[in-house]
Amino acid sequence: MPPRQEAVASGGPLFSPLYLQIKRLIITSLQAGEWKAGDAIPSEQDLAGRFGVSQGTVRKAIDELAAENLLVRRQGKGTYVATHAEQKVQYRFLRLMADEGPVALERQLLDCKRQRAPAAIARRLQMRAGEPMVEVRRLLHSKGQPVVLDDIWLPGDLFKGLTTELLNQHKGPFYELFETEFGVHMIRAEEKIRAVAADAESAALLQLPLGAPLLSVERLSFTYGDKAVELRRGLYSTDSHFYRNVLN
Amino acid sequence: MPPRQEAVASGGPLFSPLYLQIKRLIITSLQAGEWKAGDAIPSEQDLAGRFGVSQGTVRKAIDELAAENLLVRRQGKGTYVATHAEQKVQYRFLRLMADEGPVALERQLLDCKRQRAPAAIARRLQMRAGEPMVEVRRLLHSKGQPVVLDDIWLPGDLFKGLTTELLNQHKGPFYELFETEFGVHMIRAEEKIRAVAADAESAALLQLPLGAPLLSVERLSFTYGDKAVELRRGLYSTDSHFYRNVLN
DNA sequence: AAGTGGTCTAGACCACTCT
DNA sequence: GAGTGGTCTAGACCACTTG
Repeated sequence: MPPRQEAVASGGPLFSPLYLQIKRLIITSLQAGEWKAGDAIPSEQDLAGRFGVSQGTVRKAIDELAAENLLVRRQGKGTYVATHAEQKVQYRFLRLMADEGPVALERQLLDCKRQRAPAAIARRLQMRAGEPMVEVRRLLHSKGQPVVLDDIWLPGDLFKGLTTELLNQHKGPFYELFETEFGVHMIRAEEKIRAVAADAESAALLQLPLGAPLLSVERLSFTYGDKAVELRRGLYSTDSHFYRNVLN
Repeated sequence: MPPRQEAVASGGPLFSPLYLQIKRLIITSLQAGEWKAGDAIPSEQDLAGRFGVSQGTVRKAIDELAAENLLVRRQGKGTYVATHAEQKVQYRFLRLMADEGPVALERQLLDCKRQRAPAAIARRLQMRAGEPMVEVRRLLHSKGQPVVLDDIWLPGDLFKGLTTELLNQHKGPFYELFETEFGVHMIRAEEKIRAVAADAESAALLQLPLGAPLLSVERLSFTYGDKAVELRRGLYSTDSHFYRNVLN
């Protein structure tokens, strides 16, 4: 006897299948931190019992969450909360490729300071101008050559203890640190890509001539519930690297 | 009594579930042109009967094909072969967005001529240098301003009757024409994106100063069976437009 | 051997489209 | 009302991992 469709307020969605409701409940648990990044969630049988539905229904919910990269299935072991910390998928959101050979990037932190939110930045993050933020600037090097200049803006209230020291002593990707230290999980992002000419500062840092063409990659990252929590602008030198995209 | 796993040659895949075998069979039918772009394929029940499996197994095969945009499901109506001709998804592979308002593009054909394949182009398309090809050049305009300069290379043997007249009298996207006139169906593409400086010719055509930064989008398009059938290099002016990408 | 995810089936019923 | 895809169930068995 499965839970049946409840009456809905007029104007709302007319029909929501059970598995989507289960999916919602799982996302809510993820959002609440009931299972942390890298943890195994309960087995499909357990969840089916907890929610009072069949295993097949839980399975379909998890299928969608796995397709969206919120969960990772491992046959014979269990289902795990996706993380940016795994060796296999480091830099999950970075689409940069090298013309030859693999990309091995070293990080160089330039700056990390607390700032008041400029209006343009605040708007994209659904914040008010003047609210406290953290701005991080850094370089990524490949084989000793600077390739990416990043300018990262984060809401100050979510990243209270973020300091230069913390960033420097951490080895993996920023997004791993954000998960472990601040419980902020980046699950989705949108990028706007343009070609721009290098200004004096960018040119100097990337060791390119003034006016050299650069890829400008503006990334807005979201956590659970479609909440924007990071605005990042990267300038990519594309002499020996490129941005790779796959279309279906 | 479902068909069971057959013995496999050593070194081959050790296990291929039924639904993947069904998926293969459906792709084969698509490739053979048994169902044309826009057509409905047989119902799940029909296919289940034809292949001697349950509806659920056919369903899972179709699920994957729909996720890969090879098929489109329409509840209550049937399952259809995806096409580039539909109004709703015109320019399926074009990630260009306008800063404000929707993108409405007009096409201007510059050139269409038969050429021998240059070595660099031939290699990407798994052809030999000197083989016959068609080169098409065109501009896309938005509100009267040139925005995209495309240089398109196609294998000559697949596009025998492709002429300037045919391209000019056709109204929709090129990929629609390729489907209806040549039976070539683009199902997937890979793009390499760089920032470059406009050379004299590009600058003139896009009405920009010499050396203006442009987005260089090199697209390799594939048809069924991972066969590369188009190499396209687009130069995008990103003053009032941008390339949009979504990361999961 | 036990536990997990993965496959497959058969059947019932629901939501949607068209006639 | 007939036909299609969409949901849900219950049960059996397979593939994989770990103790």
